Amino acid sequence: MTEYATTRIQRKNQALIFEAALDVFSSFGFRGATLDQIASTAGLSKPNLLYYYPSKEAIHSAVLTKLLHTWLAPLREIDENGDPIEEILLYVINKLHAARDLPRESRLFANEIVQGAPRIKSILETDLRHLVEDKVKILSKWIKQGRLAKIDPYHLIFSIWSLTQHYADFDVQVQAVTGQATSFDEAEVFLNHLYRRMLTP
Amino acid sequence: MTEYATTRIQRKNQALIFEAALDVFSSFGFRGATLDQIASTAGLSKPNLLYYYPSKEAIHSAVLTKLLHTWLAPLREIDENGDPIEEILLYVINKLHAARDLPRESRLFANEIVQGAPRIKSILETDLRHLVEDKVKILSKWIKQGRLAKIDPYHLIFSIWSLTQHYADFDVQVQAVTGQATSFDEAEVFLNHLYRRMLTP
DNA sequence: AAAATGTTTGACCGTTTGGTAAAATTGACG
DNA sequence: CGTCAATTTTACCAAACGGTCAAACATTTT
Repeated sequence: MTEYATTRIQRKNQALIFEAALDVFSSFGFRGATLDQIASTAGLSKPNLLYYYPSKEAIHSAVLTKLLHTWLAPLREIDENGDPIEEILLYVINKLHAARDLPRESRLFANEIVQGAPRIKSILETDLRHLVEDKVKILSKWIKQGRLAKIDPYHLIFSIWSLTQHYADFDVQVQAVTGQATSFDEAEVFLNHLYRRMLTP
Repeated sequence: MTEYATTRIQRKNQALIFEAALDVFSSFGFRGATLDQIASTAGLSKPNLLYYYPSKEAIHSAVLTKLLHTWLAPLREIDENGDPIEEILLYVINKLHAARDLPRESRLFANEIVQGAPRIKSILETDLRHLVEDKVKILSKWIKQGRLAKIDPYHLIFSIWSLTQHYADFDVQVQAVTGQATSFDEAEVFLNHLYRRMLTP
């Protein structure tokens, strides 16, 4: 494996490993996942896995950092020049669809954060914090302009994370209680009602 | 250790083990926790731990089942004869205070559920489901009577779990983003606004 | 105080786990 | 085809893990 070139085989296997690692880490958390599990999910042998990544930590870290960007994309899209309530609702719906379509990603972060985020705390304190600060400024401006109800913008963002990711992270519980597959359509109607009511000045 | 009697020493050590197990399991999840960790947190040796409980599974199960009752208590208190919005808000605030005062319990369940609830799924599908069904009936009645906005009662309950437990389960993230210790007072103001707005018919 | 019961410990065991070394195999390319 | 680099496998290791056992120690009971 030379320093810069990536061969056809490397690309194929790195993609296999990435998928497998996402599967296993999101299901069992870092400590609950084993290299053997990831290897067999990827259809590789364990030493072959470690030919591509130096350690379990390295695989986890690679998956986590690569997905963080995707995961935060919807928040970035909140547009200062749009209509406040519609912008926020678009974000809510985007996040809800992400919970529906990317539940592994959601659970990957949930597992990490619920255990104190030992491996991404520093990113949360810098990148995520700055991004949120940016958006909080926009929200605060909208509130000051009287275009949004007077609420705490930080808690508004937390509420969106919490309400949407709940449907991915605690899906088993939702299904156990309702006795049915989670209805994201119902959830969408509910969240639409909730945020329109809450945010209207 | 005879079948029925519990000695002074047994009571003391079982309490120590319970506290230690709650600490360790809630921090690291089932697989992330080790018997050595629990033993040393409890100030006992590992074989001594296993003198009181036959296995790691048994300790985890004991803690989980003992706390489930406590954890669901606030939901039971929703009273058919009270004022709808005040009853729901009381539940919200009780749950928020539980997240503040019992974060270990919250994270214990979060860890379990995010990984598919392998050890309590059956309880969720029976006990929890029945309890929720009961309360959903009350909520539905209130809605039919026009005393509550027309919302999906299941999703209302999910939203309360999600919004309150978020402050315990994802506390590191909240602190990383705000740069401060989590303010449960701010959260209370926020949730109060949210639910009054949303629930008013 | 002796006997019986309850509690604790140190030494140990088999398995699983993350990771390594070196040989064997495969693929790229002139 | 032959050569060199890239890839894969086999066999292995040390540490960590859940758990056992019998002996030692403490406590209660008679």
